[in-house]
Amino acid sequence: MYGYADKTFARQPQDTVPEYHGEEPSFHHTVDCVILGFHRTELHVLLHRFPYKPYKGHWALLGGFVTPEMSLDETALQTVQRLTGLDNIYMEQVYTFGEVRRVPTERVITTCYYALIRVEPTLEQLSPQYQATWHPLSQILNLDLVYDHPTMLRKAIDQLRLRIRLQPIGFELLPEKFTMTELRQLYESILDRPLDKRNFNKKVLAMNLLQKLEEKQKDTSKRGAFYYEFDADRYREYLEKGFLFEL
Amino acid sequence: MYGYADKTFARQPQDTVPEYHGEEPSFHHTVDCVILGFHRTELHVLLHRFPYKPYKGHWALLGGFVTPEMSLDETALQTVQRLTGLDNIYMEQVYTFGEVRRVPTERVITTCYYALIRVEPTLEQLSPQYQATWHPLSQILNLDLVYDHPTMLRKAIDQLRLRIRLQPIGFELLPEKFTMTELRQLYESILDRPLDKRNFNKKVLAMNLLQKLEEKQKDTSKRGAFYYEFDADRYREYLEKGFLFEL
DNA sequence: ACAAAAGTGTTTATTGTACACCCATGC
DNA sequence: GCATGGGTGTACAATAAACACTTTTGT
Repeated sequence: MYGYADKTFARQPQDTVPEYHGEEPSFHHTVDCVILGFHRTELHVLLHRFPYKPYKGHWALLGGFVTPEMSLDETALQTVQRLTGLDNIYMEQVYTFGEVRRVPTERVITTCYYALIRVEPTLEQLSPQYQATWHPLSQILNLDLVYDHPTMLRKAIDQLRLRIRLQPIGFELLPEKFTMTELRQLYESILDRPLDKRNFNKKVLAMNLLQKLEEKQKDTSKRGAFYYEFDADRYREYLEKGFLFEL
Repeated sequence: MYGYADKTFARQPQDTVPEYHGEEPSFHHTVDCVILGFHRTELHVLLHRFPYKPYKGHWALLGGFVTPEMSLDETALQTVQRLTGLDNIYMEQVYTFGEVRRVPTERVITTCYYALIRVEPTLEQLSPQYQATWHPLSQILNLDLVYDHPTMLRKAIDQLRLRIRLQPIGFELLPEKFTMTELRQLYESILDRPLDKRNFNKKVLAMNLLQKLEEKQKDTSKRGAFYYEFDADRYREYLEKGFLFEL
């Protein structure tokens, strides 16, 4: 029934070593990245046109093969770097997809990551060879993504939704200086529900992790809105004292 | 620097298909299982004696190789089944470990799962070939586990700690009939902090998901404690109405 | 002068937390 | 009759939620 079912590496104790697994089957392993950016009140995903039949031209997450000298994390980072040119990307592993026929043409095991990046500085610098463009999250369902990429995307967003409430990772999606309105809209977009302006500001500012700047943003209103900065050092201090970020 | 860095499957559009990845490197992939059981007020992990040098005799999580005809989930299930003889095991994927040198002797990518099982019915039935025994979670740190198994264990517990508060999975660790004291001790053990008896009962019972039975448990006290059952059907009903389990 | 977004506090409802005594029973 | 764990309610504190008007300034 299961050809290899009994070949657990724990099964038959023996003393011979190394390379004792040379006979075991092996698999192609790829990393697919849900690259997320926040643009004009909405969360966007960076997708590219899949270049291979039978899905040529369909939208897909960007991925890359794992190689012998790279870890999964490194592979993920490099995949995003190759496309965006960015260094210092915040990434997190989401899940590993290992169904036998998830890619019809062959067996591939794929680990999904999400990346949080700032859209603006990269908008014009995307490596043109990928034909990659940003898509608002709300319109992804119409796109007919490749393979199980819809499932990956869903899982990534679900995980982000949990994480963003307990860790200050939302700031990875905003420019260094941001307004309270931008921050709130970011959370509204990810949590997919409206948040009360006053309650939100109260809660965020009470954590005492934002530095209010003198400078005002004047793009979106005549009056202008104060910029704030996230104080990562202070966050680390607080962490050691047992502080818990929570929104 | 990176030998295969440019071989993203998204990189060079081309029309030839299938088997277009035949040239890519491939990897052994294993699944390691954090098998958890609740026994006498404490959470326990099922470990076995690692049979290979240079870690022969050390304690380790039980694992198994992925094979071409099995998904990751199936591999995990079967690994636990082989040891415990149990069917219908609740398992959940935790994380995939892909560091290049995490296993010194060769490159292996390993996906970690946790399994929640009921200890009692299996205590005497464990397949003897594995030399597996239960270890209280509180004493694991002294054991010098193999490879990165301590990291896996930590991640599994962390994930369980989050999940158990938002999903009714704790019941997988208890017999069908259990007392409120057992349930509370289970949560105390997993969350690693004492919980107020009255507040806990109030909150649990308010969800209206437990069926109180006539029968009493008389093992641990002279007075006896009422048994309860988790009502999975009612939980599914409530779920559809947007109900959220939370403890 | 008006349109458009920014800023600002108070009240109420909900939820969490702390806490102590009597009960039933087997020995 | 006493030791052991089971069962039960209330008061207070903390947190979350609801809610509307004034300010600034560019046009």
